[in-house]
Amino acid sequence: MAAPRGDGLKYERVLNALRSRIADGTYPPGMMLPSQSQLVAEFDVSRPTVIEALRLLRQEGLIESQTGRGSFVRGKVPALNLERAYPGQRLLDLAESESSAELLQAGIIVAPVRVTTLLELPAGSKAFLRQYVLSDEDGPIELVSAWFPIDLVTGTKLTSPEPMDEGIRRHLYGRKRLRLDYAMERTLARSATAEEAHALKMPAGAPVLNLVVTGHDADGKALQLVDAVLPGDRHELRDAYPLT
Amino acid sequence: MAAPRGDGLKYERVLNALRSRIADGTYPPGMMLPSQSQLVAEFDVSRPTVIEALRLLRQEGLIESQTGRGSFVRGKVPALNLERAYPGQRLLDLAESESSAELLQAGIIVAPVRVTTLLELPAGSKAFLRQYVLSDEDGPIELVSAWFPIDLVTGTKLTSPEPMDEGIRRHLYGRKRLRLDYAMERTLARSATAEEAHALKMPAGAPVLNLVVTGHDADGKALQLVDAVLPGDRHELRDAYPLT
DNA sequence: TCGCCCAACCTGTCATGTCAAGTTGGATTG
DNA sequence: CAATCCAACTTGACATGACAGGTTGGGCGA
Repeated sequence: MAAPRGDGLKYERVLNALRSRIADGTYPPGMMLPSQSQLVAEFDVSRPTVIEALRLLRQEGLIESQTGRGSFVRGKVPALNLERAYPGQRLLDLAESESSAELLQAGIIVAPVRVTTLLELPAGSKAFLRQYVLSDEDGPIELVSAWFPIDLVTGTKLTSPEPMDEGIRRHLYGRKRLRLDYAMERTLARSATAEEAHALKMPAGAPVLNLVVTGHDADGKALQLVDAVLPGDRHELRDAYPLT
Repeated sequence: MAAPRGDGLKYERVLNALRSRIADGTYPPGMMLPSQSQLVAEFDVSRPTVIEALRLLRQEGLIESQTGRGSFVRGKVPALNLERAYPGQRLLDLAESESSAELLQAGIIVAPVRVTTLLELPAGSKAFLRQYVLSDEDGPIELVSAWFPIDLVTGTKLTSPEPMDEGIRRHLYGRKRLRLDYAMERTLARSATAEEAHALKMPAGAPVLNLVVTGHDADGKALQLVDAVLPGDRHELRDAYPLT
């Protein structure tokens, strides 16, 4: 069921109302929430609907519940601005036509050792490369190389020199019923190669962030590799998480 | 309702059976689970009971479900290669005496702009710095600078030139009842400064990964900043996560 | 005044049933 | 061969109802 955002679903309406009351101090820490029966009456919904809203509040750490006793607001409200970063997923999902991508090349060439290793291809073998530059108003900001085993791209639009109008991941699913399950990222700092420096209009040897991401299916097989080169002076990766 | 352990509740019986089948390979990664209707028939329970068991499997990351499509076993879970990285937490928790740390300096000095900005101190003000180098058998691998507002370290062992025998976070809680709630990380690539190059025994200007981490309390206040400089040719940050 | 009992409340679990919306694959048509 | 349609499947959401077990506080008796 495709739900509208926010309050589309009844349990979300209850959830958001309770969240707001906790956040604004209407329900201060330690206070018992209205009982499930009271919430049923107040929101004119069924008890399982209220139970689902309360379960999500517990999951968010905002309240705690105890059979026979009630639900209570917890002492500390987690910082709402915590957001983990998924730069690899962003690369795997990039839709070229929705970005500033300028395609540099698309074709089958002998892949570097790192690519064949990570894609579990024989050393020295060829792979399919789709390479482009992303830019902003100040110039090139990212050089992206997407690598695939050759058999994976036959019958897809990836072989075309036209910009992709949808994300690669979505395209691979639509044409080949291939599903990526997880991503593995590797981040390192090194000097730009001459070719990279040229493509990114930066001094040769300048430091770059290099993100190498592999997209894997549920069996662990690497289906796709994306290599992003980011000028060091124009990029900073951000991440945030609760401490345990 | 106080439930017996394990299989006392009906949804737990379903949950544990499905967990076992996933763990022993009966349901390998990528395989679609029996539908909810099929599980209802197999376990002779109601559909909401099956739904609860599946919800818990999703919460554990073992399966993924999609309306209209089915529930599927996820790739290699739990696996070491599917583990999110917390390099900032590692830095905030570093116990010097349990690592290869060689303390370079500990004292109050005028802090760089970036430090005062992130610690919300007046520009040009002093802060407490504790700086050391980590090494392996091949030489220095990491230069770590831990910065604190001065009032935060008074009355702690941080002011001592002796190695800390416990993590800084634990120490701050023990002495000052200060609790770090979350971390924010910033990762960038740049060239090593002359000082850093010297401390890390690397060529001046060589590329480095620079991790800047702030530890915040529950109110969002930055209590501590750790700046780690990692030679680019000796470090690669790893991360992995399910794709959504 | 204290201890016990019990009613009244609470949350958790489970069932049956219905409706909504998404996905898939086969059939059909152009 | 590609596009469209639709039946049959799937999961998600919501309702009503019932029962189990925990907690609490008031009333009563010793």
